[in-house]
Amino acid sequence: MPAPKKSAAPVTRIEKKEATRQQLIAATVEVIAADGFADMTLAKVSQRAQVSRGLVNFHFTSKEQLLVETLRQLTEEYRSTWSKAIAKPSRARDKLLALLRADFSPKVCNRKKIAVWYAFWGEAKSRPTYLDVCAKADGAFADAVEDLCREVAKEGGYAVDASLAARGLRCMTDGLWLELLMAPQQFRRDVAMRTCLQYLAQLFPKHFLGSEFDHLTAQSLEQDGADFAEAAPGEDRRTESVALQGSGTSA
Amino acid sequence: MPAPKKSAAPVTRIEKKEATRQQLIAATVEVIAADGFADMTLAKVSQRAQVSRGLVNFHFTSKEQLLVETLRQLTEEYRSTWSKAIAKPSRARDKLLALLRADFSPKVCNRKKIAVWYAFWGEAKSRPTYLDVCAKADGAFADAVEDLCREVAKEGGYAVDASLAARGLRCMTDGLWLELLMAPQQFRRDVAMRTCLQYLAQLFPKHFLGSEFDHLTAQSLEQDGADFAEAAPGEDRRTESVALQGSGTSA
DNA sequence: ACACACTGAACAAACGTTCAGCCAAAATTA
DNA sequence: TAATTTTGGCTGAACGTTTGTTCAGTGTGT
Repeated sequence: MPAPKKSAAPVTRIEKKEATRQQLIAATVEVIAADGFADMTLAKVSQRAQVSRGLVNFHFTSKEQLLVETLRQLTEEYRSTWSKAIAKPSRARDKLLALLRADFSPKVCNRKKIAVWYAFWGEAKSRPTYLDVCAKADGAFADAVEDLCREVAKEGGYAVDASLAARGLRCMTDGLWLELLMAPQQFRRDVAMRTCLQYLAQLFPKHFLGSEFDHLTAQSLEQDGADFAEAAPGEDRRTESVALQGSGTSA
Repeated sequence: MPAPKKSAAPVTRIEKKEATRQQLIAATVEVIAADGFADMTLAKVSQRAQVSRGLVNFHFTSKEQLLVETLRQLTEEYRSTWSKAIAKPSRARDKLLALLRADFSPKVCNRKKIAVWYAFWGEAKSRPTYLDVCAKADGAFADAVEDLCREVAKEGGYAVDASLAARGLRCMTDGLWLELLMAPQQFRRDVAMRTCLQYLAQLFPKHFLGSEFDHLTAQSLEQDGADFAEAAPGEDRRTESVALQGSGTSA
């Protein structure tokens, strides 16, 4: 019986090369999160990736290029997460819910990755390349949210400015990310979710008010999300607060 | 006639010392906004402040200390801006409006300063000192917003979770700042204001829906805010979009 | 005459980048 | 298949530059 192709164990030379490349990008994220953008050095990256110092300039032509590729990977991961999330449900309302759930899922919304996001955003003004990379992704995301808001508004006959509503929702999630970054000990995933839901419930009461949200809107305090503030050792945590799982058919 | 004491022209040695200190902090903000956190060097700061290289280590013991003092100054400026803004009006509703107007005023909400904010936030995870400085300021601000929301809710008998509502509003403004940073050409001050107002209008309709907001809620497109996206040469722009001036007694 | 904000040359450390050499994997030949 | 050559990912020492920091000296306000 031949050994099954494990993605973790590259065989060919091209696979190995791509694996090291990814390793370097992962190490870059790690270093920026740990030491900040200013103290991120190629020495630290190569050390954390367990490769020689000169390898970074072999895979990427320069430090700047490594950073650009890291940002590109970050945006791509985010894009694929939300686009997969809204692909499953059929109703616009459920897509919006899935979008929020994805936005606060530990895979994307953990303190390590958010620190890296903010580091890049802080540098974006002085490095237009970062702006370009983000602009395209942000534009697609904004359009998706707006389309969903428009559809829900149309469905329920709400007199709501979809553009304004979508902008509000997007900004709210960005701000909640900041809260996880700056006040991790008091951040709770379900509170973040509830903050967005109360907004949606006011915009589209028929769609976002109901018994299925009782456990989010009524339930006041139940410490279960604080431990998500820090990224787990190794990789991100996959488990999620029970309050966020499923589509809400518990009651 | 003796020359009047101009704050810009220090006379005594102690005043001069404080003036150069402020000059260095201002130059630091300038450099971070222009070159980013990673490329901010003491050589650039001293050059922009038109002083010798070694002076930074004379006024501040180290580069790190200069950065901490710069962040402290930034938070203090922000704190004084919003606390002054809510001091004038008597009604909680008007305080909330003034708070928003202050939050989007060009003095505080311009791309240069916001870039610096995000640069610091991006570094906050790796430098706990930054977290401490921000935490106190953020806490006071959060309390103020929550108190105002609670008062309005009580006044109007709304069944609104003040904590949740306040958190939503704060996150929304933070997200809108990010929009100015990342998509400056399409950012408009009045749209930002309107985004928050529609949120407040849904939470507290009796307080934030009326003829006085018509020019904000109805008026669709009128390009007048895009030029605020970039900070003006010299210092910040003081002029404001007409849509944001006054308390809204136009109609 | 003293105090002290300020200068600018000098220093060691750390940075990004380069490159000649190495060796296992792939391609070629026998 | 076995032996040989070629390829290319990778190493790590070395280089020149830039960094934050120090400090003896300067000149002006007190």
